Amino acid sequence: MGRAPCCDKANVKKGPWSPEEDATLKAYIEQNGTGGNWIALPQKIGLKRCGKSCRLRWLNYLRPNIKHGGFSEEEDNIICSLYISIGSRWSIIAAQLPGRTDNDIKNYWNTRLKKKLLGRRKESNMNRFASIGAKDANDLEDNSYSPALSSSALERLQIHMQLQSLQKPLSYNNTALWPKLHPLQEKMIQSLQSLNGSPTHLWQHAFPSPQPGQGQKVDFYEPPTAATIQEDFARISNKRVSHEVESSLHIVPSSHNSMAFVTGNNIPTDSGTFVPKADGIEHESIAGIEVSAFQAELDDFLNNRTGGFVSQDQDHQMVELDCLKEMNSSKDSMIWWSNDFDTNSATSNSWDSTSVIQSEKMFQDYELGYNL
DNA sequence: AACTTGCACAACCGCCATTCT
DNA sequence: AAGAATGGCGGTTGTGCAAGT
Repeated sequence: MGRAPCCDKANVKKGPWSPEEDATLKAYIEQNGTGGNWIALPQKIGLKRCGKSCRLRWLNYLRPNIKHGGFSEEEDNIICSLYISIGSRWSIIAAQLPGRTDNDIKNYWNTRLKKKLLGRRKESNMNRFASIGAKDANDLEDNSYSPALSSSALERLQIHMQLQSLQKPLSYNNTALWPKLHPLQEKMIQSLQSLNGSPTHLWQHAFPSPQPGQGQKVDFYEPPTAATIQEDFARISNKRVSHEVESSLHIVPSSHNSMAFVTGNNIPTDSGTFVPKADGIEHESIAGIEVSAFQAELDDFLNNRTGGFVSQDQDHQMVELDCLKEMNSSKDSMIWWSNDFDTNSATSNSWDSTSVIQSEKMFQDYELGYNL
C-alpha cells in the first residue's frame, strides 16, 4: 500500500500568501521545524495550503537570511559563469550564492541577466553585420536555424560568444580579425547578398569550419574551445578537467540535466589554430561528459526538418542546406554545449567543500574581460 | 486620466528520483 | 517487489506595479 494523498486539492488555497499565513508558517517552523513531512505540516497548523506550497514559501521567502534583489556584480559573474558551464541548474548555482534561492536566481537570470548579455550581443552584431547585408539586428537574432537547436544550447553558445567578444572588444571594428569562413559559408553569404539583402545568419560567423588537418586562424567569435571549457571546469573545481570532475562537482543526476561536452578530431587550440586531435577516437567525452546533443539536433535537423527554412527562395534554401550539410560533415571539428550529460557521473546535488567559487582567481578572466 | 505595455517577482505545474508502506 | 507518496527541481504562468502613450 502507498500513502494517503498529500492534500485535498479542491480545498487548498492558491495564490499569494497573506501575512497571517506567513506568520503562522514561520512561527511553527521556527519553533518545531518541518517535522520531516511538508505534506502533513499545513494540516497541523491549520493552513489551507498544499504542503509543497508551504515548502516553497518557506524556502524561497520565509527562511532566515534570504536576500532579495540587489545582486552584486560578483554574483552576476558567478551566475554567468556557472550558467555557461552547467546550464540552468539553479539549485546548484544557488548553493554557491549564500542567501540566494534557486527561484530568485532563475527569475533574475530570465528577466535581467540574460537580456543584459544577449542585448549587448545584439547591439554589437548591429555593427559587425551591417557590412555583410543584414538589415538589422533582428535578422541576426531571428535566424532560421535556431529552432533546430535546443534553446539552452543556443543560448549558452550565444552568451559564451558574447563573453568572448567582450574580452576582445577591438575585434569588432576590425574585419581583418573576423574569422575566415568555410568556402561554403562564404558562398552562402555571397548568395544572400545577391538575393536582395536576405537575412544573414548568426551561424555564418559563429562556426568557422576548417577542413580536417588544415590549420585555420580563428581570431574572433570562435565557438567555445576545448581549452575554454577546460578552463571553466578548472576554475570551478580547481582541478584539471578529468574524471575528477565527477567527484568534485557532484552535479545532480537527472534525465534532463545539462553539461558542456567536447567532441571532435580537430580541436581549436588557445592560439586559435586547429590541430588534429591525437587519438581521433577517444573524443566522445571529457570528464565523463556525455556527447553530442547538438550532434543529434543537427542530424535531426538535416535529416528530418529541412523543410523548416523560412526562406521562400529555392536557390537560397539550397545554398543554406549545402552549407549546413558541409558543416555537418565537418562536425568533428565542432565543439558544442549540449543539453545532456552523463548521468552516471553525477552523484548528488551539492558541491563539495573544496568548492568552487571560493577560488580567488576563479573569475578573474571574465572580470577582466567584461563588466556586467 | 485612462489605457496599454513591459517588467519583476511570486507561485504553480509537471516531471523525476527517492522514500515509504 | 510493487506501487504510491514525497521531495526536489526547472519551466512556465499569473499578478501587481511602473513606465509609456
